[in-house]
Amino acid sequence: MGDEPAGRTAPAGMRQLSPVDALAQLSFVVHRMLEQRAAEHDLSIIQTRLLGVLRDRNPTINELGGLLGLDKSSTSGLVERAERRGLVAREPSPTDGRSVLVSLTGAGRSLVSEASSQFERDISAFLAHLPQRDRTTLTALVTRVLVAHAAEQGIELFPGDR
Amino acid sequence: MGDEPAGRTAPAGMRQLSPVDALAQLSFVVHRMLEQRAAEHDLSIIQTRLLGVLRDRNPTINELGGLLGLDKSSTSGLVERAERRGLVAREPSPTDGRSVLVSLTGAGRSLVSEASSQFERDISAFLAHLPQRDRTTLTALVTRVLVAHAAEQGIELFPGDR
DNA sequence: TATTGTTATACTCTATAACTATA
DNA sequence: TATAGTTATAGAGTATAACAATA
Repeated sequence: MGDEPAGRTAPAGMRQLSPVDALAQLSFVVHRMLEQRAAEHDLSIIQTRLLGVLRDRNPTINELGGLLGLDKSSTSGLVERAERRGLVAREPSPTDGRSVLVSLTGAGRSLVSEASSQFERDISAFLAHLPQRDRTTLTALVTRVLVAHAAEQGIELFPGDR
Repeated sequence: MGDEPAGRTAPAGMRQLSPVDALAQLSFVVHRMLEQRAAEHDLSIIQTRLLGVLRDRNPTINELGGLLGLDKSSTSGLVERAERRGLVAREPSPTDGRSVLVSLTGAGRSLVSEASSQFERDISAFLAHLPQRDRTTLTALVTRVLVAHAAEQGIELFPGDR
């Protein structure tokens, strides 16, 4: 994971990261931004993802586990801790007596909205280091590689497409 | 965090992610690759980072905590669990009777080498979705934004520069 | 006195297994 | 019987605070 000679698009004298290092570093930087913003609201990454997922859904514990990639027991505990903080609510499913529906409370919705808008500002500020033209190019290239990767994995990158 | 109209660099008909979504998604994908490769070797992300940091250093517990962003007590426990698995070794510092030097064992070095070369192959395969020319452009743009961000934070992106 | 590291304690997060209630 | 959810248990990972040993 070392350095490499300067490439076409870099200003004279600037060193280049290897493609692997560039993506790995970028991933860490973005992940750390999210982590720090979440921490300011006393949220972990997984709690933030929980609230995020609930913004446009009222899933059962089981569905939530699927969305977050967690076992049902882990999901149960996660929801329990969020409920104790007043961020989410549980209610029995009207159609299946075994199921529980999870939803955001007003407090949970406020918290996730604030955290995510701050995170968006962080990313915008980070990208503001590039001129508009390069930013557009970067976004387009990243979109292309993500679309190709999602297609390979059989995942819908743009929900709502048929 | 929605979609946006297609941009300059996208093929006709392809939808665009917003810049924020593009970076966030990219970060998740890369992070998940690292997590899964690490898990195949029964390593967590933090254990993997520990081994990675030790590849070219024999730091004290304190220095290690600084490098990993952990409290000394957390670092002590992390090293203890890695030592129990035979991946790292502790030895008293010859120059300071209070300090402990941490180093990779042969087993630890093998493990981190294998995991990181697999991770590098994952990233390469991921980037292979783009033609060489675009890959170079992407890497250069990411390097530029990381360099600018690191400079702003007062961090050395290229260790060894003076 | 200050610093280094460990330990005690507490909490989050995770999984497996056993259990209850419902289908 | 099968499924949904909770609970008991175990372990990693984290921090704060108290401690021992060394500087």
